[in-house]
Amino acid sequence: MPELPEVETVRRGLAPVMEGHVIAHASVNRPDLRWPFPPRMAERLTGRRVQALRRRSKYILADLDSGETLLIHLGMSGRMLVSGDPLGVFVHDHPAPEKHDHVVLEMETGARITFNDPRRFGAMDLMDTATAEAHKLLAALGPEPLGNDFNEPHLVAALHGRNTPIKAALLDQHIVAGLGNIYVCEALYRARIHPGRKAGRISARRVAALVPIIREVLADAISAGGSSLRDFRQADGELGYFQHSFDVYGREGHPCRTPGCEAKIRRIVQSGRSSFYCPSCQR
DNA sequence: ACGCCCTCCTGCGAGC
DNA sequence: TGCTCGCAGGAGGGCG
Repeated sequence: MPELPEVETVRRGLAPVMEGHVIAHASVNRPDLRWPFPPRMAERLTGRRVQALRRRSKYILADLDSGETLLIHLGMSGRMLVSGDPLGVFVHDHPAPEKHDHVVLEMETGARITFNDPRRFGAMDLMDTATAEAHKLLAALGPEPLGNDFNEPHLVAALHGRNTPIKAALLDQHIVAGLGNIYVCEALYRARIHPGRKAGRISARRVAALVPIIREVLADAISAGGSSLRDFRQADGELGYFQHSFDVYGREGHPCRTPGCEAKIRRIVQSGRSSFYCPSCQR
């Protein structure tokens, strides 16, 4: 579920309780999520110090002092709950275990990190840190949308000749890594591009304009996530989702927010996913 | 290589 | 109140 901004928000929420700290005990409550967990995962995590918490696309990567890296993917419904942290970042008591609490990390500090994922589309894996980029799930990913490798020439070249709708092209993680259904809808609205338009038939000028728009949409969402992190500290410590107001996503039938536009937001289904757009602003 | 479709799984809200 | 239905933010895999 969570797209890049939510995953980055989760990473930032986990960093103070994980980075530099030792996992005193790991509990793994089932053999798999989307895929089987790696062999002896609990043993390979227990006693390890987390040296750094990174993000690649929608994946969180925890580098351990054993030379291994823990990959965490939240899938559609994965959440992290941080509780009992004596550092005072999160001040919540440990909650009672809930259904779908699949992996629990008890930190030496007393903090507890619980991975809860009802739909089990999430994943965890362990790999050698030195060759992490070669991991099956990471190797083919396109550039980070907030990084320097995501630029106008790259996007123009990646979309050139593509017969697929721009909506599907931007969801393709080989082209740009980290966008999901919500932020593609939002970016196309800001760029005034109809989601059904063929990717290869958009002028280079309009494609180039998409690059800074995608960056802005994500950056705005990350700052909104940052404010919601502060709310988590006062609320319940749950990481993974945050309240954010969207211009088109989930607003079918509501008025377009473009000043002077009288149209209502529409929903269509493209390759099985909902697309929201303004029929007047987006062409 | 590309484009399209299906699939995994549970939960929730709308509508009857 | 209780059902059934449709839908959900991801992404790998198989097909033509």
